[in-house]
Amino acid sequence: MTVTVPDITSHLAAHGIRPSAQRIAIMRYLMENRVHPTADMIYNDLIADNPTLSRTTVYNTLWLFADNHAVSALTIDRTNTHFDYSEKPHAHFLCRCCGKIFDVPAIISPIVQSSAEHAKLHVEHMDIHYTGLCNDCHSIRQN
Amino acid sequence: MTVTVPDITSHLAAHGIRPSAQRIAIMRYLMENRVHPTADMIYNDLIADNPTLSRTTVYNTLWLFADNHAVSALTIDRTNTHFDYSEKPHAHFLCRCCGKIFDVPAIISPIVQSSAEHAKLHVEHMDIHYTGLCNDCHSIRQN
DNA sequence: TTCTAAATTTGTACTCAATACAAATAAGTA
DNA sequence: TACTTATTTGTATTGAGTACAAATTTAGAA
Repeated sequence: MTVTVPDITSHLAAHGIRPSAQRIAIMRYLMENRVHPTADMIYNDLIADNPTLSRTTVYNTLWLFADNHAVSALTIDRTNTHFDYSEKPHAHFLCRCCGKIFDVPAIISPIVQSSAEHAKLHVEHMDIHYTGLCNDCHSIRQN
Repeated sequence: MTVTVPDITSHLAAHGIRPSAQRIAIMRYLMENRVHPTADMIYNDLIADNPTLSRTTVYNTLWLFADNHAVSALTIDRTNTHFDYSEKPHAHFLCRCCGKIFDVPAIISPIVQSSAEHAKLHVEHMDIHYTGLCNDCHSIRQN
């Protein structure tokens, strides 16, 4: 899947983020690789074509994106933050065996949200996380 | 809130965990302090009365509890794992300002779960995480 | 175009939650 | 008792993520 530079810069602009070579490269990576990568995965894949790229820039940029809601940061995995570019809201499934993260189409129930609002909590964001075994790992283990 | 030793040992036994002085102390802490503590908080509070307690024991014990579903491990906060003893399933709210975690009574919608099962994902556990501002932080910031 | 200030990136040093691991201790069993 | 297993401890280490100041790039004015 290929994304054009105008696609990227307009998405950045829509979230008030000015473009730069690094930001475009990182956002392109997120748009083209829907595998919920970590900062380190992104750094390691981009360093080949961007030899002066710094790890700090990758971290800074990802949090700039996340703070401006241009991507979302997933805390489903205890040891690494994963980043997710996606148009529609959805839930995530983490396989406890292989560690892969899968998207799950989600119809968010308003029941839970209203109970949070009832407790005077001002909800800005909601995440639904599943854990278990993906189909491949389940087949291997036969359990 | 005070919990008796038989309360603790029977809860451990119900999850196949043999009692020890350290395990009882840590489980007691979780039962009596429903503040979603981190391993470090537990260690720092228990070390006063248990001067030979080791950090490693706290980590090992908490994961022993979590692996046997005697408590649950929360990944809502990116930097620390929080632990939660609770009888009923519920969602969690993390305040992005003060960092406190609040319980939210949850009626889990079966709609989302079925979409995960449809994707042949074998769900074992589900978490609902909210982020936003708690009432106190919201009042201070007036936004 | 050139100058200047602001924004962005870079690299190094560092923090700190969490883990690995082997020695020490405690508990169960014959 | 002696022997075996389970548990705990302390030290050393890992590794994701951050702090920070220097270097570089960009934007806008003159």
